[in-house]
Amino acid sequence: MPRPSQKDQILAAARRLFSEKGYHGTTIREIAVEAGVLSGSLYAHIESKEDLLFEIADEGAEAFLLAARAVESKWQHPVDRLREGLRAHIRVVADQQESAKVFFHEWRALSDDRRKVIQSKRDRYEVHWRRWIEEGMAQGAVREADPKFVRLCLLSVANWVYQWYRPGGEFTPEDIAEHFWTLLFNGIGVDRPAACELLGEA
Amino acid sequence: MPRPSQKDQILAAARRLFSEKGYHGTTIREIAVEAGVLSGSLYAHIESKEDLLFEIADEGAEAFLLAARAVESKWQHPVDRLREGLRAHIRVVADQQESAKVFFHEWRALSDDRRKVIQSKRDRYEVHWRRWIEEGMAQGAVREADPKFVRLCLLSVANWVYQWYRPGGEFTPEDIAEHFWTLLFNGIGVDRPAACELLGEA
DNA sequence: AACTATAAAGCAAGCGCTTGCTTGATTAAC
DNA sequence: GTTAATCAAGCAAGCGCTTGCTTTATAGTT
Repeated sequence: MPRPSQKDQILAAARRLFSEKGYHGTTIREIAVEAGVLSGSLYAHIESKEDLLFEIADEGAEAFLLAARAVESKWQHPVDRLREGLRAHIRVVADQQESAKVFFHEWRALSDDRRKVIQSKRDRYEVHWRRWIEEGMAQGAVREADPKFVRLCLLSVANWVYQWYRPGGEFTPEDIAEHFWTLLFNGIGVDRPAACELLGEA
Repeated sequence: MPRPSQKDQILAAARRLFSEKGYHGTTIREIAVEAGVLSGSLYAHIESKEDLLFEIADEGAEAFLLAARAVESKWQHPVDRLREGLRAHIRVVADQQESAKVFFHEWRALSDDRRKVIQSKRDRYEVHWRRWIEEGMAQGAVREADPKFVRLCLLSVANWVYQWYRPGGEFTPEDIAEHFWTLLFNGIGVDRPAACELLGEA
């Protein structure tokens, strides 16, 4: 295996620093130190600081899109797609936490053109979810409700993972996905109305 | 009603700009323009740029704490507290979107001491939710599950509202809270097992 | 194996500009 | 007549990025 190219090391440094301190809070000189070169030398590999931001935000966008396509081709039933979509989403957030963080937060710092590129990938990702949810409702497997709120329920929970997840902690991404799916699909309320309990006992 | 003091106008300018472009992405000169003075004149009212950040992040923290205390004193049953807590939380995020955004995002830019102040208020807020959830479980009204994930479910959904809510849009904060509560409490899955449907028809 | 040609990569220095903040004089309010 | 607020001007430091030059790695020729 070839050792990582210098460009990769610079990207890794920027990824870490942007995700930790934000784009505007990170200087070219800090990235250079973390990559082990002088700041001027960065420009043999990149064109601008914003280039780095775009590349990292795009990594995030692509990771989510890739995950959605994989789920869609592997599973057919809408409920399977929602469950596995949630799992895949959480896996991206947890395993590519830095890129995901930059994707969620720092795209505002991009120039208009590049922001549009990221925005359009975000939109395409949402379309997958909208489709899964509407198919689930059509089949009677998902509660009849405003699909927008169903989507927001699932994605809010999955997105927020980047705020608290720490690698090597108590829970793996799989654990997290399972816990959330159980709660989101069945609700945080008690299992079933009292009448149903009676039925079970009868 | 007295017109807003100059300090208030400076705070309002900083609140808007910090929430839109981030702390590091906002300059003292921009705040001054928005407040209608020259940048030097700001320093008759503030001690430093970071003072502004702290004050705004603290507004957010206090708004959430205040809301939780109000819910706790007005409602006794855990499920009521959870439902009304969700509603109150979403109201804060929507009505004080700028402070909430700064509270969620920009506290990283604070000095250690001040970050700890904000962090401890965040912790105190979480204690309310943890208590409500555990009481709900003890009473058999909330599904037996890891309380941490129940809390994260509710708060993730409510927090993420700041990412998409636009004042004057299709939904009021009350609408949003109601939609989410229905979905979170009952689940996004179909209403009930088939056996219960039969019972209903009997 | 030794020498040279070429290009990639790194360095020290510093460019023009912006940053947060300070200063000393001036104005306005009571 | 005192005090607080505002101004124009500017400070030191740091910003993203460029420059001119040197080092290092690779390839081809002998």
